Amino acid sequence: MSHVGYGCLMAVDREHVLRSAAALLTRKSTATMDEVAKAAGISRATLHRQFAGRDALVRALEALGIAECEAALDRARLDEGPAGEAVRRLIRELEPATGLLAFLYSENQLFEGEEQNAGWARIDARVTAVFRRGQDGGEFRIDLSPAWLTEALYGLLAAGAWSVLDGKVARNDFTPMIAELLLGGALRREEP
Amino acid sequence: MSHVGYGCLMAVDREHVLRSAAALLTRKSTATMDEVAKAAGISRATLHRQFAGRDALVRALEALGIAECEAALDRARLDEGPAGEAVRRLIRELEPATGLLAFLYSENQLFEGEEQNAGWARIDARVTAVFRRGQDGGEFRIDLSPAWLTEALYGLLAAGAWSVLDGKVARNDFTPMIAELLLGGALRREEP
DNA sequence: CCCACATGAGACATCTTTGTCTCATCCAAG
DNA sequence: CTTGGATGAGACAAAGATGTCTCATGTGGG
Repeated sequence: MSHVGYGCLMAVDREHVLRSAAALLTRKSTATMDEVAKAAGISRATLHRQFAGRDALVRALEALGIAECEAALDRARLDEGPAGEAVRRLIRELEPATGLLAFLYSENQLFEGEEQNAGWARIDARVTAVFRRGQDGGEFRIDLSPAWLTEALYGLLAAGAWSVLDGKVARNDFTPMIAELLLGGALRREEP
Repeated sequence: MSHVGYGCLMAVDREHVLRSAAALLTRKSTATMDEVAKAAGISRATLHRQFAGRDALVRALEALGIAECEAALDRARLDEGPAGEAVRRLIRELEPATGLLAFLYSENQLFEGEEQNAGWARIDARVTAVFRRGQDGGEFRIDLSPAWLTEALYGLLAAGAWSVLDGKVARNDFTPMIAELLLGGALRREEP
């Protein structure tokens, strides 16, 4: 039945195109629609049939990024166990999506004061909540606001993603180096 | 004498234009040459007389950013005293330039693998050196590479600059919140 | 006063990207 | 085999940004 085939093919193709676009735009955020199409192995016409324009493509990527963030948040079970371990789990679960997230992170900087997507607000709230939980439980220091800890996490994720892309650090170190720095800082701890 | 007036006026105008462009591009990295000119209070023709094109303007901004970084590095006297205090001084001295630096930081992500400016390499080396010094002196932990600590500092500076621009955190908190997070991390320390 | 020179305003061509369109091709279902 | 639908290739105009040009203006120094 053409309907079934149509729906399925569109779905997988759309997924593949989005993945390719994310991978390309992560490296070259100013890539043209033509380059995006070539990277996905399709023609510009087909790309334009699936995404009405560049805006639509970016918005679809944003939706994908939000979905992956929320999935990672679910998997990380932020409300279980020590907050520090929860943050560690979150970073680990977020890792496969950090390329896309780094692109969206820098992209959103130029949406001046426009409409703040409700999806990001929800994600912000969930991330902020785990930092607040850690503070309330006496696990995290209270002189750094949860809002700043959240922004710092985003910044470190982007910095880590770009460092890996540039080959400045090993991909395997991604999760621990972000978690260790965010939680423990650079200063050496006195071992008891 | 026209030569003196010419030279002096060009200098201050150039400085003013660069500052305005930096302030604008920090908020809207895709601003047009026309917008940059308007922001500086000059016409597009005059802007184009001072900077051959957009590339030249961005390169001039990069040179300005590099110069400010090196000046901040000089003022911070990274090789004096405890490395942690040196990093704190560096963040404080860098603070006025972080808007420009955040713009250049995200801008450089799309210079794919192009020529790495020698200026940034020198700055990287100096920043990396202070982290290495801290490790050698037993002050910093050694399981986080100096290269990663350097990249993390850049990421936190950019995240802090954008957070201040978005009004998510107070400008006065900029230096301490970055320094405290980078050095001490989010975990609460056991007070002796 | 006069003049050199920087400036502002705007016209203009060019380039790139985008969005839309047409048409030939291919493939898979019927 | 036939045919509907998706695709690729390419032409096309529109829009935006850029780079270049000319000309009028204003100002400061001689």
